[in-house]
Amino acid sequence: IDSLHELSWEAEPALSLPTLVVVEEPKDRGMRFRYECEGRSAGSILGASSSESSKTQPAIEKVKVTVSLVTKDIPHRPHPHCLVGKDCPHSSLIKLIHIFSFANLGIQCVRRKELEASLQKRRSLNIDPFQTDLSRGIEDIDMNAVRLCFQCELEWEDGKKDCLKPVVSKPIYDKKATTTSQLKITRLNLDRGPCTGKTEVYMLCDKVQKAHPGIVEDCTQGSGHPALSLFGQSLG
DNA sequence: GGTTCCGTCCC
DNA sequence: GGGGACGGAAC
Repeated sequence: IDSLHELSWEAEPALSLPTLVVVEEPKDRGMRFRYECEGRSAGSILGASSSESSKTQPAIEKVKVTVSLVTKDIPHRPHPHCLVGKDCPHSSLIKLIHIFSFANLGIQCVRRKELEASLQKRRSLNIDPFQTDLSRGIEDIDMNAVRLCFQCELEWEDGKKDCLKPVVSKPIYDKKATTTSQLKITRLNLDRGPCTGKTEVYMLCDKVQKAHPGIVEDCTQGSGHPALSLFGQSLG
């Protein structure tokens, strides 16, 4: 991830431990989750405010950080999909002391048949940031959305260790899935018309979600009522 | 039996 | 590395 996740060293009064703060969220859309069978890297998740000219990196100091995927909804359970990248031998990434960046991470989705096995593997790595029940079913896990979860272990001068509370990013959605992808206008015959109405506007869209009627509100009339009703058509 | 989704292939 | 195509599975 080319996003900046930084440690805040302001101590919590009771614990006198630093807290983890996500200062740059991952870009939530625009990346397609990739299957392992595609035999390629899964790309690099950009930071939400990343631009062509400036790419940010996570900044971490004197800590051991584990990054893994968890479910979008609370409680954040381990997600069967895997984090992949150069530094990711497993479905999660463990960074040791003095490593600063989390570049080139992608999300590799797991086949339906292999979901259980994937979670079993995560269990064997002992990664369950929020101590949820790993044996629970996978029926209610959204396969088109994940969050990054950052865990941090501090090692003090005297060798003692402390675990910080894990933090999660905002959700990251699969670009390929119709349910989570952004509505895309593929054709539009007009982009304006008189406020007296009666102008027919045709709009063809890709990635139309079933759950949404595809209504665009015309704010110029101030009523808040939909002024245009558009029929979406999936071109797929 | 039609439609949507999944997993894979390939440009 | 982004994204379309497509066959078969699932709904």
